[in-house]
Amino acid sequence: MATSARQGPYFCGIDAAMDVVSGKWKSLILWELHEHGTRRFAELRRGLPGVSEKMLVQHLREMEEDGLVDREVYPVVPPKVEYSLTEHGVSLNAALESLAVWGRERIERIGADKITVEVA
Amino acid sequence: MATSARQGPYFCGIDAAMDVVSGKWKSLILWELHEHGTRRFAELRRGLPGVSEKMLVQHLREMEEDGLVDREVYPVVPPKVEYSLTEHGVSLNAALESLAVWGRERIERIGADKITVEVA
DNA sequence: CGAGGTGCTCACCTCCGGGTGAGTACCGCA
DNA sequence: TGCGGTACTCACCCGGAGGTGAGCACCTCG
Repeated sequence: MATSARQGPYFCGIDAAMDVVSGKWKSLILWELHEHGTRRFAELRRGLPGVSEKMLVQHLREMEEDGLVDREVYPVVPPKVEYSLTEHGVSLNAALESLAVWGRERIERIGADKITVEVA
Repeated sequence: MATSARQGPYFCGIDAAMDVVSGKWKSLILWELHEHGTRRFAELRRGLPGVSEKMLVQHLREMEEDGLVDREVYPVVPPKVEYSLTEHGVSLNAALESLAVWGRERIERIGADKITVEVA
Protein backbone atom coordinates (compact mmCIF):
# COMPACT_ATOMS: atom_id res chain seq x y z
CA MET A 1 0.00 0.00 0.00
CA ALA A 2 2.85 2.32 0.76
CA THR A 3 4.48 1.98 -2.63
CA SER A 4 1.42 1.94 -4.89
CA ALA A 5 -1.18 4.57 -5.56
CA ARG A 6 -4.30 3.66 -3.66
CA GLN A 7 -6.93 5.25 -5.84
CA GLY A 8 -9.36 2.38 -5.42
CA PRO A 9 -12.86 2.99 -6.64
CA TYR A 10 -14.79 4.90 -4.05
CA PHE A 11 -18.42 4.91 -3.04
CA CYS A 12 -18.40 8.58 -2.21
CA GLY A 13 -16.14 11.42 -1.19
CA ILE A 14 -16.03 10.24 2.40
CA ASP A 15 -14.06 7.11 1.82
CA ALA A 16 -11.78 8.90 -0.61
CA ALA A 17 -10.87 11.13 2.30
CA MET A 18 -10.88 8.29 4.82
CA ASP A 19 -8.49 6.37 2.61
CA VAL A 20 -5.98 9.16 2.96
CA VAL A 21 -6.46 9.52 6.71
CA SER A 22 -6.67 5.81 7.51
CA GLY A 23 -3.68 4.78 9.49
CA LYS A 24 -3.23 5.04 13.21
CA TRP A 25 -1.11 8.18 13.15
CA LYS A 26 -2.07 9.98 9.94
CA SER A 27 -4.42 12.48 11.49
CA LEU A 28 -2.04 13.13 14.36
CA ILE A 29 0.82 13.80 11.91
CA LEU A 30 -1.45 16.17 10.04
CA TRP A 31 -2.24 17.90 13.29
CA GLU A 32 1.39 18.16 14.39
CA LEU A 33 2.40 19.62 11.06
CA HIS A 34 -0.52 22.02 11.19
CA GLU A 35 0.34 23.20 14.70
CA HIS A 36 4.07 23.58 14.21
CA GLY A 37 4.43 24.25 10.50
CA THR A 38 7.67 22.61 9.44
CA ARG A 39 9.03 19.76 11.51
CA ARG A 40 11.99 17.42 11.36
CA PHE A 41 11.63 13.67 11.58
CA ALA A 42 12.83 13.37 15.15
CA GLU A 43 10.63 16.26 16.22
CA LEU A 44 7.56 14.50 14.85
CA ARG A 45 8.60 11.30 16.58
CA ARG A 46 8.86 13.10 19.89
CA GLY A 47 5.59 14.89 19.26
CA LEU A 48 3.69 11.63 18.77
CA PRO A 49 4.36 9.55 21.88
CA GLY A 50 4.19 5.86 21.11
CA VAL A 51 4.73 5.95 17.38
CA SER A 52 7.38 3.60 16.04
CA GLU A 53 9.95 4.93 13.62
CA LYS A 54 8.86 2.46 10.99
CA MET A 55 5.25 3.61 11.15
CA LEU A 56 6.27 7.27 11.07
CA VAL A 57 8.36 6.79 7.94
CA GLN A 58 5.69 4.64 6.34
CA HIS A 59 2.87 7.08 7.03
CA LEU A 60 4.96 10.07 5.96
CA ARG A 61 5.82 8.35 2.71
CA GLU A 62 2.19 7.55 2.02
CA MET A 63 1.13 11.09 2.82
CA GLU A 64 3.86 12.37 0.52
CA GLU A 65 2.55 10.15 -2.29
CA ASP A 66 -0.94 11.42 -1.57
CA GLY A 67 0.31 14.95 -1.94
CA LEU A 68 -0.44 15.93 1.64
CA VAL A 69 3.09 16.65 2.88
CA ASP A 70 6.24 18.09 1.43
CA ARG A 71 9.49 16.33 2.18
CA GLU A 72 12.64 18.37 1.92
CA VAL A 73 15.98 16.63 2.31
CA TYR A 74 19.07 18.62 3.14
CA PRO A 75 22.18 16.72 2.04
CA VAL A 76 24.16 17.67 5.10
CA VAL A 77 26.39 15.41 7.09
CA PRO A 78 24.05 14.71 9.99
CA PRO A 79 20.93 13.82 7.97
CA LYS A 80 18.27 16.49 8.01
CA VAL A 81 14.79 16.11 6.57
CA GLU A 82 12.00 18.58 6.98
CA TYR A 83 8.31 17.85 6.57
CA SER A 84 5.57 20.38 5.98
CA LEU A 85 1.98 20.44 4.74
CA THR A 86 1.12 21.05 1.12
CA GLU A 87 -1.95 23.09 0.23
CA HIS A 88 -3.93 19.86 0.02
CA GLY A 89 -2.70 18.89 3.46
CA VAL A 90 -3.81 22.25 4.79
CA SER A 91 -7.26 21.99 3.22
CA LEU A 92 -7.67 18.43 4.50
CA ASN A 93 -6.85 19.68 7.95
CA ALA A 94 -9.47 22.36 7.61
CA ALA A 95 -11.99 19.71 6.57
CA LEU A 96 -11.01 17.66 9.61
CA GLU A 97 -11.59 20.57 11.93
CA SER A 98 -15.35 20.08 12.11
CA LEU A 99 -14.76 16.41 12.80
CA ALA A 100 -12.38 17.39 15.60
CA VAL A 101 -15.07 19.60 17.11
CA TRP A 102 -17.54 16.72 17.00
CA GLY A 103 -14.93 14.44 18.56
CA ARG A 104 -14.27 16.85 21.40
CA GLU A 105 -17.99 17.00 22.13
CA ARG A 106 -18.07 13.23 22.13
CA ILE A 107 -15.17 13.12 24.59
CA GLU A 108 -17.17 15.40 26.86
CA ARG A 109 -20.25 13.20 26.53
CA ILE A 110 -18.63 9.92 27.32
CA GLY A 111 -16.14 11.40 29.74
CA ALA A 112 -13.20 9.59 28.22
CA ASP A 113 -9.66 10.24 29.24
CA LYS A 114 -7.77 12.55 26.97
CA ILE A 115 -4.04 12.51 26.59
CA THR A 116 -2.68 15.98 26.91
CA VAL A 117 0.54 16.14 24.96
CA GLU A 118 3.23 18.25 26.51
CA VAL A 119 4.62 20.52 23.84
CA ALA A 120 8.31 20.82 24.67
CA MET B 1 -14.63 -4.23 20.50
CA ALA B 2 -18.25 -4.64 19.61
CA THR B 3 -19.36 -5.48 23.10
CA SER B 4 -17.27 -3.06 25.14
CA ALA B 5 -17.24 0.68 25.22
CA ARG B 6 -14.22 1.89 23.30
CA GLN B 7 -13.56 5.15 25.07
CA GLY B 8 -9.80 4.74 24.90
CA PRO B 9 -7.76 7.75 25.84
CA TYR B 10 -7.57 10.09 22.88
CA PHE B 11 -4.90 12.46 21.69
CA CYS B 12 -7.40 14.92 20.36
CA GLY B 13 -10.94 15.25 19.06
CA ILE B 14 -10.01 13.80 15.69
CA ASP B 15 -9.26 10.31 16.84
CA ALA B 16 -12.29 10.36 19.11
CA ALA B 17 -14.30 10.86 15.95
CA MET B 18 -12.18 8.51 13.89
CA ASP B 19 -12.69 5.81 16.49
CA VAL B 20 -16.40 6.00 15.89
CA VAL B 21 -16.09 6.03 12.11
CA SER B 22 -13.31 3.45 11.85
CA GLY B 23 -14.63 0.35 10.19
CA LYS B 24 -14.93 -0.31 6.53
CA TRP B 25 -18.63 0.47 6.26
CA LYS B 26 -19.37 2.86 9.10
CA SER B 27 -19.31 6.04 7.07
CA LEU B 28 -21.33 4.43 4.29
CA ILE B 29 -23.97 3.27 6.77
CA LEU B 30 -24.11 6.79 8.15
CA TRP B 31 -24.56 8.10 4.65
CA GLU B 32 -27.26 5.58 3.74
CA LEU B 33 -29.21 6.41 6.87
CA HIS B 34 -28.77 10.10 6.22
CA GLU B 35 -30.01 9.82 2.64
CA HIS B 36 -32.98 7.58 3.29
CA GLY B 37 -33.92 8.35 6.86
CA THR B 38 -35.15 5.09 8.34
CA ARG B 39 -34.03 1.84 6.79
CA ARG B 40 -34.52 -1.85 7.47
CA PHE B 41 -31.66 -4.30 7.79
CA ALA B 42 -32.10 -5.84 4.37
CA GLU B 43 -32.47 -2.41 2.77
CA LEU B 44 -29.14 -1.35 4.18
CA ARG B 45 -27.55 -4.55 3.01
CA ARG B 46 -28.80 -3.95 -0.51
CA GLY B 47 -27.74 -0.32 -0.36
CA LEU B 48 -24.15 -1.23 0.47
CA PRO B 49 -23.01 -3.59 -2.26
CA GLY B 50 -20.37 -5.98 -0.99
CA VAL B 51 -21.04 -5.76 2.74
CA SER B 52 -21.38 -9.08 4.55
CA GLU B 53 -24.27 -9.59 6.94
CA LYS B 54 -21.92 -10.16 9.82
CA MET B 55 -20.14 -6.87 9.28
CA LEU B 56 -23.41 -4.99 8.87
CA VAL B 57 -24.75 -6.34 12.16
CA GLN B 58 -21.46 -5.73 13.91
CA HIS B 59 -21.11 -2.17 12.69
CA LEU B 60 -24.73 -1.37 13.44
CA ARG B 61 -24.34 -2.70 16.97
CA GLU B 62 -21.22 -0.64 17.55
CA MET B 63 -22.86 2.46 16.18
CA GLU B 64 -25.84 1.81 18.41
CA GLU B 65 -23.53 1.57 21.43
CA ASP B 66 -21.84 4.76 20.35
CA GLY B 67 -25.23 6.45 20.26
CA LEU B 68 -25.16 7.14 16.54
CA VAL B 69 -28.09 5.03 15.42
CA ASP B 70 -31.45 4.07 16.84
CA ARG B 71 -32.52 0.47 16.54
CA GLU B 72 -36.21 -0.24 16.69
CA VAL B 73 -37.38 -3.86 16.79
CA TYR B 74 -40.96 -4.72 15.86
CA PRO B 75 -41.92 -8.05 17.44
CA VAL B 76 -43.84 -9.17 14.40
CA VAL B 77 -43.81 -12.58 12.90
CA PRO B 78 -41.46 -11.89 10.00
CA PRO B 79 -38.73 -10.07 11.94
CA LYS B 80 -38.62 -6.35 11.32
CA VAL B 81 -35.94 -4.00 12.56
CA GLU B 82 -35.61 -0.37 11.63
CA TYR B 83 -32.49 1.72 11.90
CA SER B 84 -32.30 5.48 11.95
CA LEU B 85 -29.84 8.19 12.97
CA THR B 86 -29.88 9.76 16.41
CA GLU B 87 -29.12 13.43 16.80
CA HIS B 88 -25.48 12.56 17.37
CA GLY B 89 -25.47 10.54 14.19
CA VAL B 90 -26.94 13.47 12.32
CA SER B 91 -24.37 15.90 13.70
CA LEU B 92 -21.53 13.50 12.93
CA ASN B 93 -22.78 13.32 9.40
CA ALA B 94 -22.79 17.07 9.18
CA ALA B 95 -19.19 17.09 10.44
CA LEU B 96 -18.29 14.53 7.80
CA GLU B 97 -19.78 16.66 5.06
CA SER B 98 -16.72 18.90 4.72
CA LEU B 99 -14.56 15.78 4.60
CA ALA B 100 -16.76 14.44 1.85
CA VAL B 101 -16.30 17.65 -0.12
CA TRP B 102 -12.53 17.36 0.25
CA GLY B 103 -12.72 13.73 -0.80
CA ARG B 104 -14.72 14.54 -3.92
CA GLU B 105 -12.11 17.12 -4.88
CA ARG B 106 -9.43 14.53 -4.36
CA ILE B 107 -11.29 12.08 -6.59
CA GLU B 108 -11.31 14.76 -9.28
CA ARG B 109 -7.60 15.38 -8.82
CA ILE B 110 -6.43 11.81 -9.01
CA GLY B 111 -9.10 10.80 -11.50
CA ALA B 112 -10.06 7.70 -9.57
CA ASP B 113 -13.01 5.58 -10.46
CA LYS B 114 -16.08 6.22 -8.47
CA ILE B 115 -18.76 3.68 -7.83
CA THR B 116 -22.10 5.19 -8.55
CA VAL B 117 -24.65 3.38 -6.47
CA GLU B 118 -27.97 2.92 -8.16
CA VAL B 119 -30.65 3.99 -5.76
CA ALA B 120 -33.49 1.60 -6.41
C1' DC C 1 37.24 6.02 22.61
C1' DG C 2 32.65 5.07 23.12
C1' DA C 3 27.91 6.75 23.63
C1' DG C 4 24.26 8.98 21.53
C1' DG C 5 21.74 11.49 17.91
C1' DT C 6 20.12 11.74 12.97
C1' DG C 7 16.99 9.39 9.38
C1' DC C 8 16.20 5.88 7.83
C1' DT C 9 15.77 0.24 6.00
C1' DC C 10 14.91 -4.63 6.76
C1' DA C 11 13.12 -8.83 8.81
C1' DC C 12 10.08 -10.84 11.72
C1' DC C 13 5.93 -11.46 14.40
C1' DT C 14 1.37 -10.62 16.40
C1' DC C 15 -3.23 -9.32 16.54
C1' DC C 16 -7.66 -8.34 14.94
C1' DG C 17 -10.69 -6.42 11.21
C1' DG C 18 -13.13 -8.40 8.03
C1' DG C 19 -14.80 -12.26 4.87
C1' DT C 20 -17.10 -16.95 4.28
C1' DG C 21 -20.46 -20.04 5.23
C1' DA C 22 -23.39 -22.46 8.07
C1' DG C 23 -27.38 -22.62 11.27
C1' DT C 24 -32.08 -20.78 13.23
C1' DA C 25 -37.24 -19.85 13.89
C1' DC C 26 -40.94 -18.47 11.46
C1' DC C 27 -43.69 -17.17 7.62
C1' DG C 28 -45.73 -16.62 2.69
C1' DC C 29 -45.99 -18.04 -1.83
C1' DA C 30 -45.86 -21.25 -5.69
C1' DT D 1 -43.70 -29.48 0.04
C1' DG D 2 -40.05 -26.69 -0.34
C1' DC D 3 -37.87 -22.53 -1.51
C1' DG D 4 -36.95 -17.85 -0.42
C1' DG D 5 -37.08 -13.89 2.64
C1' DT D 6 -36.28 -11.68 7.38
C1' DA D 7 -32.75 -10.71 10.95
C1' DC D 8 -29.75 -12.36 12.91
C1' DT D 9 -25.65 -15.68 15.64
C1' DC D 10 -21.64 -18.59 15.61
C1' DA D 11 -17.27 -20.66 14.19
C1' DC D 12 -13.51 -20.41 11.43
C1' DC D 13 -9.85 -18.40 8.62
C1' DC D 14 -6.90 -15.03 6.25
C1' DG D 15 -4.37 -10.84 5.21
C1' DG D 16 -2.53 -6.82 6.36
C1' DA D 17 -1.86 -3.03 9.68
C1' DG D 18 1.07 -2.14 13.01
C1' DG D 19 4.72 -3.22 16.68
C1' DT D 20 9.67 -4.85 17.89
C1' DG D 21 14.35 -4.78 17.36
C1' DA D 22 18.35 -4.71 14.82
C1' DG D 23 21.59 -2.48 11.64
C1' DC D 24 23.80 1.44 9.06
C1' DA D 25 26.72 5.63 7.90
C1' DC D 26 28.29 9.60 9.75
C1' DC D 27 29.03 13.04 13.10
C1' DT D 28 29.74 15.39 17.78
C1' DC D 29 30.17 15.58 22.54
C1' DG D 30 31.93 14.01 26.96
